[in-house]
Amino acid sequence: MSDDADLLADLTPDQRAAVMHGEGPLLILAGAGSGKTRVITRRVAYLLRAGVRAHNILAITFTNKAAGEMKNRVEKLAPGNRVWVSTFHSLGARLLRQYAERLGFDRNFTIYDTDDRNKLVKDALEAAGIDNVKFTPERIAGAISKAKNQLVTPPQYERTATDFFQKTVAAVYPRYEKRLRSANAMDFDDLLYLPAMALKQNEELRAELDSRFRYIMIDEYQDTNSAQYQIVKQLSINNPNVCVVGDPDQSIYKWRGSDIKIILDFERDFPNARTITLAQNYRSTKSIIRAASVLIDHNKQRKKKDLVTDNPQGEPVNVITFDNGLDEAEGVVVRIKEAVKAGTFKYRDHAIFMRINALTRSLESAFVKHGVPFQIVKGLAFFERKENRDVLAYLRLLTNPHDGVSFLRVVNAPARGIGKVSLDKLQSFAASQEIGLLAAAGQIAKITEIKGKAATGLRDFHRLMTDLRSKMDQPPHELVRLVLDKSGYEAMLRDSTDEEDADRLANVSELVTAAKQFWDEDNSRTITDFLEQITLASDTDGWDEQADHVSVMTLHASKGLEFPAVYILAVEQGLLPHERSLANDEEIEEERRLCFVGMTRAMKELYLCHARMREFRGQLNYCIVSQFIQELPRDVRFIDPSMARNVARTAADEWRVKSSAAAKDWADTGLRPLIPPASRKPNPGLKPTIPDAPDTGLAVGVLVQHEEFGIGNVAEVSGFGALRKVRVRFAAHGVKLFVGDKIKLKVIVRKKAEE
DNA sequence: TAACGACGGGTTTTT
DNA sequence: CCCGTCGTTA
Repeated sequence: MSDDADLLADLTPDQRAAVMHGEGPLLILAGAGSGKTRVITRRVAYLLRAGVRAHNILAITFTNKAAGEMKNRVEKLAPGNRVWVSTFHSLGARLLRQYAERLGFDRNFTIYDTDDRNKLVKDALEAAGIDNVKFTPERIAGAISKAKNQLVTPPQYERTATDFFQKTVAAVYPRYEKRLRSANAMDFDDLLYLPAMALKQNEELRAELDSRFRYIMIDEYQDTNSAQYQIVKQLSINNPNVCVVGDPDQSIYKWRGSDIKIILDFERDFPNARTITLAQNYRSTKSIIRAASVLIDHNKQRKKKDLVTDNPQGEPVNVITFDNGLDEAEGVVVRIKEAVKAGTFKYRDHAIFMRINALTRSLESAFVKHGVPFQIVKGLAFFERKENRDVLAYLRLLTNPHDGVSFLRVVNAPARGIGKVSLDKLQSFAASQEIGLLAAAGQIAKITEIKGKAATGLRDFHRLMTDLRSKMDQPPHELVRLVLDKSGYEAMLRDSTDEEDADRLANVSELVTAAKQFWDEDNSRTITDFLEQITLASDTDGWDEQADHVSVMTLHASKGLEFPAVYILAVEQGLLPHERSLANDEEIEEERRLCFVGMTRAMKELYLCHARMREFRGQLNYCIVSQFIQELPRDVRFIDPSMARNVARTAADEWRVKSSAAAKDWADTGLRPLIPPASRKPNPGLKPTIPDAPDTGLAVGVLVQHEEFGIGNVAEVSGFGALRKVRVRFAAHGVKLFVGDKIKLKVIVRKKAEE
């Protein structure tokens, strides 16, 4: 045991118990900042040193980046051991490829992202002649995704579908699946759904993998969904050595199908489970822990849990009020710059979080203006660019000739004289022959309806792809080069007079570099691996934590990270909590957890910012401070850098007073005294005009129509703008509550003119 | 078939 | 405000 001293010496008794736990299920309830990553890593190393073969250990992390880090740490603690560490999705992809023959799949399948998926649903919708319905492909795709995450098959879905929307989905779901299979493609959900189904239905395979993965470790278990849970469960029947780590207070992916009940039910699901709670926080100051704890305690659906720390008290948590969104961006950047100048922190010690990506724009210009280095953590953005997606589509079509979505994307890029009409004809030919689009293009001579330029174009395209396919043994970056060159895509960009095309050219060249780097890291990796990594990459995967810059990201992306100083922007009602969650208590609680996650990333300093006005969608809106700020303990420090020039404040207060009772509640924030409107001087220089409540025609007794729920009777109306609440009684769906100013209710019978 | 203009519509969070 | 989609025209 003494040679394990380095693994155990610096751990607390609870952590040590978790690391040394032998066989049997183990639940680690790990509060924020309680060192859970360290515990998992040490546990893996401990098992290895105890003689467990690396081959028998599986560790699941939430992002690929986290997986890579864990691999490195394990390698340091127990050199020479190659433990399988990956995300659920990567695991699924790997299993599906590895067991492709046994499961009846082609191992070269393409992984479709959300965009591709939506296109395919749209196709299926049109082919089925259901395109006259007003449900968007996105919405239907979302419903299918949800079904798959709960392991609901198309027939099962059809059996339980009741309303019109569900019946529509039930009609599309099997057709969509058929299209996916014939394109030899998997969507994100398939990577969980198919392995889960295979494990349930194929006992031989299940037993084989169960004994192979004798020890399983899962991080962020509070955010697993049913499909993921089934995978874990099936792999832990003969060898129930499953160790899950999570924190119910940090569950923030319910909207994506994750189910907090899975972690809460762990002890019941896995008999004889041991539970270890890690409540000691090693990350943050007492002030930060207190503020976060008081906030999260407002959640009703919660097992009370105290987070404690021996760290110093630290500075109070700050709430900063800005005049507007631009001031906020500017103010935060300047503060960071000053902290660096004063030597308190480096740039890389700072992070800025926000609820929605759209808020990064104003920050970007503030950073540039003040010469402050920053990185917006959104790794996918580069590969999401049109030009890069085009080039990647060529590569996907090369690895998988059945991939129809990719075919349609590139067949006429650059232009080859192939228009929609010809493609429609090609598609019906392909369907009648039950072959892929590329194969159909190869038989262009047989399709008499297509002639002239289009026929030549398709023939050329097919030749191009055949030619490129013969070069598939080249390393990934060479193949990208060849695609750029032979397809004429690069030439098209080079010869263009459009300035933007110069950028695009640079981007596709950058793609070659990315492929080269990928191959240099490990030159056994193929183009398929490259494409898979890109599709399954998470936002944080591209984040460079070494470089000295301020990190900017969404609250969701901040999970699992920590920074000495954290700023959370736009802590305003409607943004955090987001307006889409306002109608539902459960969703508000998830928003509160999201806020909690953001706050607990901070080690030393925490700033919650909000503005009085914010430009959104080209329009200036007044904002109301978030209820979460109201819920903080009273010893937080309020900062108002704009007290001197009160233009916005006056206008905002006036607006609040003028608007409804609900808004007035929010106006009385206690952050500063409200000046009675009468005692104020008129302010002629004021830019934004104070809006009157728009007449929506919504009033008690009015008949309205909703696209999903049908016709209903308005029972109650209150509030204004984003805070408006409308309660409607529907004939078929009972009473529904709508919140916000984007309610999809059409007034069909107005109230009789006022007498 | 391609290029151009008008239009409407939509923006939470992500593997 | 920006995007993509749709419809018209050359």
